[in-house]
Amino acid sequence: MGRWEPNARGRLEQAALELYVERGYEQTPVAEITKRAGLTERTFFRHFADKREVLFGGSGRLEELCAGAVAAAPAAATPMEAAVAALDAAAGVFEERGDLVRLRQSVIDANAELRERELIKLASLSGALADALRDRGVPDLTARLTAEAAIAVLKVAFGCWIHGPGKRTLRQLVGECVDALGAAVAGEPA
Amino acid sequence: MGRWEPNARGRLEQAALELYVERGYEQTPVAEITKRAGLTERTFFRHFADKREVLFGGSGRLEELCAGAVAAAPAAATPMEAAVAALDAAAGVFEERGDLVRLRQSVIDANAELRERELIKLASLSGALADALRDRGVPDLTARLTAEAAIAVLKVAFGCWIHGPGKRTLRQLVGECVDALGAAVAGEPA
DNA sequence: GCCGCTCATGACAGTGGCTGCCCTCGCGTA
DNA sequence: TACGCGAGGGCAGCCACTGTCATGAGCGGC
Repeated sequence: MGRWEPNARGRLEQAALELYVERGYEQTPVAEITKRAGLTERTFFRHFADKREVLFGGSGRLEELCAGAVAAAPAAATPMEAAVAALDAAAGVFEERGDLVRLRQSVIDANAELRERELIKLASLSGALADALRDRGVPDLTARLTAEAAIAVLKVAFGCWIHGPGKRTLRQLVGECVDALGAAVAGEPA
Repeated sequence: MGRWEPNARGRLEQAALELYVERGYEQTPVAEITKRAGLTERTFFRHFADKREVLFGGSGRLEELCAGAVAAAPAAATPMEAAVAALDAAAGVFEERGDLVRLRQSVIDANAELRERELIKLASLSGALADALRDRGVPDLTARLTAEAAIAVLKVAFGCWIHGPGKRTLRQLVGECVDALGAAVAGEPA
């Protein structure tokens, strides 16, 4: 037993999500979060760069997971196939924690600042994917475009998964979006 | 001659860009901008929702331009062709004001908050493109994916145009990126 | 068994982004 | 002439975030 309760960071994350759900992000001062977590405001900002970041603690691990999936794809896989392997890995993580993901997303969708933060996390993920593709010897332009296309698929598939009727799994939706993107880019008429 | 100098909004935009270039975004308090523009802080926030927004005044017009280009594309054009027409229109605007665009982009690239704001403007543009495509009768999923793909192309082509050797026009780069994206999504090996 | 180091947290003051509220005053209009 | 409108000013205040110093449990070294 230490001088303080353990897992301060985790307590802050949980208290923040709870309060953002209960009152909304904007109506929740950081002081409220730290009060619920039994800590001080100063400590919050030692663990998280800002009030938004507390919702995005897992983004680093997600990047690593996706980059690992690209690296682990068969040598014969095309760049797009390797990127889709990363999306499948990410989809698995989301589906495991479906309820938490939906709760978190409802908070993000309700606030513009949080949507901004989500977009920069996706952009960072796109960069990580592009790096991993380059490590496979994919040329720079192809790597960047493939990564951006993969993120586009993830955005759209994730949106369908969250807001749609919920009959299909996220992995299935990713597959459908990849096909639909292929058809659209190949110039199929509407 | 009114009670005040005319074009307060424009003066604020110009003063802000100048100061962001001279000292950097973070080192420029809003009070400095308003001092240079001969106004008060309160007035700044009447014209712009926040300190970032002053750099993004043109985004609304860009959306309208792109949506108009999609609407104006030939009826026989595929969704992707209509979206590329929008990118060409946008590229034309950027190329007209090349120096200003580069200056502005150097400020944005230097600051994470501004990059976030840029991303949400691009996401908003993607939404406007998707709406315009739906108005052409394009199915929802195809519209969203086509719009996201177009934004991906714009991001990559714009990056090449800004940071590259500068021999090719932005329109040429857009064309090359569209082709490269087509090849990547079609599953060409690296 | 004490010494001193580390390191997570507390305490507190300060900066600056942003807002609400009320005031000012030139202008167009009845 | 009177009146309202609208752009801007003034001011108090909230809150996100930071710099700085203090505190005190755990812990290895001796």
